[in-house]
Amino acid sequence: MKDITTFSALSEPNRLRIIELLRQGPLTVGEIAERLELRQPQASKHLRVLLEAGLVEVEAVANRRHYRLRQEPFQALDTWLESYRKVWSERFDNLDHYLQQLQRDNHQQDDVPE
Amino acid sequence: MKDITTFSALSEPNRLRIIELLRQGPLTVGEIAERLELRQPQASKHLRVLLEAGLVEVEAVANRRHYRLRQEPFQALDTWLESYRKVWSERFDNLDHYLQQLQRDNHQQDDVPE
DNA sequence: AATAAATATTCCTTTACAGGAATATTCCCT
DNA sequence: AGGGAATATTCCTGTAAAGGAATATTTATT
Repeated sequence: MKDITTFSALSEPNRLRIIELLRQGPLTVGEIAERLELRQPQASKHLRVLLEAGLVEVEAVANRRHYRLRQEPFQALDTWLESYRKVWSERFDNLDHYLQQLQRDNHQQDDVPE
Repeated sequence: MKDITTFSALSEPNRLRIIELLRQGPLTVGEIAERLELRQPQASKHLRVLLEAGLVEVEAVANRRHYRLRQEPFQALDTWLESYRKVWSERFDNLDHYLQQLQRDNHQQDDVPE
């Protein structure tokens, strides 16, 4: 099995869309494919990657498979971010802060994760 | 300019290492290359990607270039995670919760983002 | 001005991976 | 048992991207 990280799984646009869709609740492969306008095989393939990354889990119900988000990787991400929050708060009253602020103002590449 | 997302930038192992290294403070290209045992060109290339992703910023000091973390993308990630925290809390007292718990126990792929 | 140090860029090769189309698999239904 | 629906898998192809080696660029130094 390959080495799929949370980041690499979420780096694919359609997979990110799947994750955001599943935020509203569990869905079937067909439903996911339909709502995101993906072909069924691609939906299955992306879900496989998300599954191996541990981002989702499956529940087999007869013919269908219900995919839902798993909580753990998001918590892990949150924990990881924690260490960065500390960084900023520690540096806040640093001497560099003023310079950092100036520097930051010349940078207008404000992109969101999605 | 291409479409580099926070996730795609962090999906590359060495880039993630760079980010975690910079958590301790600004560093020079040479210092980064040395500490992570990367060749200088690769370090430069990765830093370019991180720069375009808006994850880092540069300060030119004579011959050297000091790279440091930018705060914004991490805040954005945090905001994004916020919506997922809500999901879990909303579903906590749901009827599905018990089943979800059972299901989750059969899943032991606990991997952290890094 | 010439040289050296630090960094960026280019070119090349290899590999990973996404999408398309077709096919296999699994499970229900009658 | 046979057919059909839902899903997974395979094969193929094109493309993006990472690493290596070499080279260009910028700035300091003497």
